[in-house]
Amino acid sequence: MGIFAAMEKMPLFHGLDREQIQELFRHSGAQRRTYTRGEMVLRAGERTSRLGLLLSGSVHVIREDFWGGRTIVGVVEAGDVFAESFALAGEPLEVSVFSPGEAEVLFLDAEAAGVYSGRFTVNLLALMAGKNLALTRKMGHMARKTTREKLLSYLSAQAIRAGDASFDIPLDRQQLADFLAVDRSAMSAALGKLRDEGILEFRKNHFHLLRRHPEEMGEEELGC
Amino acid sequence: MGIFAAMEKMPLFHGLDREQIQELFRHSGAQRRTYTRGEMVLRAGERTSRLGLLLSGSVHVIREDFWGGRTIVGVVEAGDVFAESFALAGEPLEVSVFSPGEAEVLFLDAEAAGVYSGRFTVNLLALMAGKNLALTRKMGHMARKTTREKLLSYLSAQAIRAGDASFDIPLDRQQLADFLAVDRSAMSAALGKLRDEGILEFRKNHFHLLRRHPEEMGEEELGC
DNA sequence: AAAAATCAGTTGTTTTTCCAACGAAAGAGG
DNA sequence: CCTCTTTCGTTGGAAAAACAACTGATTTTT
Repeated sequence: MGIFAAMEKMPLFHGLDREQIQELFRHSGAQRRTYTRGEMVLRAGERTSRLGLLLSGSVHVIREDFWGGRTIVGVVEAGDVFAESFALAGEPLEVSVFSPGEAEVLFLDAEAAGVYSGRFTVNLLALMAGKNLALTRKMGHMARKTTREKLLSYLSAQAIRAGDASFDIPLDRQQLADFLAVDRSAMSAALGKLRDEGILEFRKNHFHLLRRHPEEMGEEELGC
Repeated sequence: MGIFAAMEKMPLFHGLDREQIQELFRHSGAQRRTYTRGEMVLRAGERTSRLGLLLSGSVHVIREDFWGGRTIVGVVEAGDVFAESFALAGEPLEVSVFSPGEAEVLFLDAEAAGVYSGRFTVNLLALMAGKNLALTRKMGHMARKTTREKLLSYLSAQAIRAGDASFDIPLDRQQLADFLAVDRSAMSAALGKLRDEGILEFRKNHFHLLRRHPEEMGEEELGC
């Protein structure tokens, strides 16, 4: 039973020892299942009150549109939680979860687990809060209309986070383009232009924002 | 003390009676404060372990970029909760909260409150899960590159939600354009084109998706 | 009922992005 | 040292979006 050792390190079980985790499982209808290549873990439209915890392997979260087209909206790695928002909001699943290979999933009822461990609930809250923040941040960047503005929004946020006009970013160009949902080459051009205009310096993943040009960003007036 | 009547109806306090709410406040360091026109409720960079519950009035959530430009990222109405993600994730605030008029805010420590009422925590989880879902859905639409694809993504999701190819949407054109972060007139043109191509029918806020043209959407292959 | 305001569609122009292809630079491995 | 590969910047043409301005229709106000 090596899985408990791994679990103690998962954010979801922070502060809980092996004993408490086992106790939790016993009382919260925890269920373990393995999946093989091509199996569906959860289907869109179903309702579930249990969240999924991926113990090993990886699964894909996919969304199907009105005409049957499929898109991968996320890849879940070992240790990650999935379907928790649907379970907790009590909404039917809007995505399906698909196992492209071998995978091992633990399902557990959040509410029941919470009753047995306040700590678990707090961990879950923190986890969801983190996801929420990431989504909100990304949204702030993506909501801008031009590639240039998306870049400035992203880089500005990174600078503020770093507390320094000089900072590194954890994404290469292609990943950044994907993250902002823009074309890589267009983004590259926009970066070059920003550099030419003296707003920005960069080399590889290191960026430096310059303090000039305060009139650059879209400063929406706050109607007092 | 008419505020308790209103609170009993807030999602955050569902299932709790007046007694329990008062009990909760007594033990969770609840603090009430009023703000006047122009006051800052919370400042970016601060840390807080308490979430804000707006009792009356409205406040603006604003984000400041590297150069000092400000953008309104959200308007909080009475009954809404704010700053909860930062409080629960333990991250410093990335936004400021500003009171454009009279407002009354109740601050409360989620963790402490949770200890006194498991129900409160479950409500909070449901609330955050709902926000999360809304964000994820919106992201799915905004991540598409063209206005046409954003529209199809949004409308497809609405049709699936309604369980019917015929459905109403709760937004007018300008609101929809803002929601998808596109230009209204360009969106209008895209809608017209979709209608001409027989993919879509609509009148006012009523839409009808047609089953043909399965090759329309961006069907990304799932590399099984 | 008339006037005003709001909303949605259209058009024309400018700007920006997308796409595909190319080439230079940097890195990995033999 | 050389080749193979990946990454990144650049370019040019086609497509799309942004923007501004206008019209007609509908709704609200007076």
